[in-house]
Amino acid sequence: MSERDAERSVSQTVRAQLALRDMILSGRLRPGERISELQAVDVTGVSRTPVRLALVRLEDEGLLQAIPSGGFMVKAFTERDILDSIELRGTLEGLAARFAAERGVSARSLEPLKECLADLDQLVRQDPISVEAFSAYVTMNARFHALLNELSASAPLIREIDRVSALPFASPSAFVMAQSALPEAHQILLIGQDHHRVVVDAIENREGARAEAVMREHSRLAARNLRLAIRNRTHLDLLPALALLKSPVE
Amino acid sequence: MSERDAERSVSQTVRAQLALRDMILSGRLRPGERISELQAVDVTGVSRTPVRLALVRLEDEGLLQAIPSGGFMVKAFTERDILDSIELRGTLEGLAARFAAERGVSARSLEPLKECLADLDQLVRQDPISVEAFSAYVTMNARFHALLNELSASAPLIREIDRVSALPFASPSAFVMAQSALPEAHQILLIGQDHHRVVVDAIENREGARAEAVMREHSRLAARNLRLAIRNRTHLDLLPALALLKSPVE
DNA sequence: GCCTATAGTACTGTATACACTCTGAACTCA
DNA sequence: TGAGTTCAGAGTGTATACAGTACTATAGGC
Repeated sequence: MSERDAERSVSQTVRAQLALRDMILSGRLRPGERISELQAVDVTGVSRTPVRLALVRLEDEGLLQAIPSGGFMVKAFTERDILDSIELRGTLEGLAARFAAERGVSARSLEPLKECLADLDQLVRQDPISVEAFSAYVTMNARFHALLNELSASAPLIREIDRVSALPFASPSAFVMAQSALPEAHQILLIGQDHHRVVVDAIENREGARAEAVMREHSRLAARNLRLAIRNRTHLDLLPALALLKSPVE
Repeated sequence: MSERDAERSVSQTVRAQLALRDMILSGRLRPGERISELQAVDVTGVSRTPVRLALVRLEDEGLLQAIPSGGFMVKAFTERDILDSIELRGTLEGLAARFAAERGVSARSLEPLKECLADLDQLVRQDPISVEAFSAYVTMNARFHALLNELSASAPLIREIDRVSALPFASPSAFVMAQSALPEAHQILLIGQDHHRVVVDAIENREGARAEAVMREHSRLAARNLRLAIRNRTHLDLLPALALLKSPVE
């Protein structure tokens, strides 16, 4: 499919949504700033109808906030909001792991997860870890978490996890790239990978409480990375999510 | 404000949303059935633009499902989906209670909760409990849960709890009315009220794990009520949420 | 000098028209 | 008889025009 076909096949609504999301995350639209529909029309080049739908979608994605008198503004988050969102994701992923462990999963459905685990092992084994390896880790890590959540076999739960993870600072890989600049990088990656290994083991042995606890703890690595990155002021440009902070750190 | 003014002050979008939601929950639109925009225009009496917005809102409320080729259909739920949604709500409310307990709340902010607790006590003390008392209990119970969640002081968490509770079968009061027809009614109510008492006590004493555990268990009363109501086939008309079940129980 | 009222402007809410796509059925050809 | 193709219909995606409302700035009065 050519690029022009691809452009044509995507609806105007989606195009507007992507453009606006990008503007928000890149910080071109500041937290608290109102987004006028006409302004959005100018920026995206599509008409008001799809722009409106895009704004509604971004609202329930959590990036925008409805103004009582009408219209939308860019949502502002506190550091606490971000940490809570991470804890929230950890809690939900913990529930997913517990469901998988308690209800039991077939050896067959555990296979892709174990393969993913092995791939991650290979990446983590490098020392020092190249930037490309970090990038590959982000992809693989997302895959691991997705597979894990699916093992819960619970559509409502998966739906909520996806929703929470859609926030740019709450996804499992949100701070991995920022972490790449830290001296503790390798160690943190090894710990995270051990969590992965433990949760698979717990699910296999139907240890629900253990599976849940380790996934909760796993998410707290992200919180730790966030704090380290902010404190060290390292590679803040790798963290577009921080553009949403009420009082910017830079 | 007169009724006509009230009708005028509500936007067409909201009116369409209410009308469509009512049709879904009352079972006039069956699970899996496609909702055409023009059909919705006929039913609601508003034009396509607000109808579309209403459909999008109902989709992310979880009542509708997008069809890949365009448009929406009524979502179908399994009994497992419903039970998982209840467990999900319990987990989130548990997290809220833990946050409140660990972070500490002022005696002042605990007051409204204790008043609510006392009001509920008075309702539960009756034996037998009148239908009016059951109805009052539903209102008071919703208030108690709302106050409790607010104590977490976590906007992202409250947002998700509200979202999950918006599903008609996942709200804290979803099955209370159905329960009113059961012989075990009074006993279940007493147990639930004891949970309320325990969680307040746990928060006051900053016992995070205890607060979390009791709220999780609390939600399982709803699951128990659901199973009882379905098994006994009692007052299924009081449970509009069951219209969303894939294979209806009646 | 400050507060209030009014007019203008900008923006959202809604309706509708048009274009394109997808689906289903009927007809034709092998 | 079956499969493929074409045509009709319905339905969604998009653009735009119009109406109503909220905000702002300016001018006048206290």
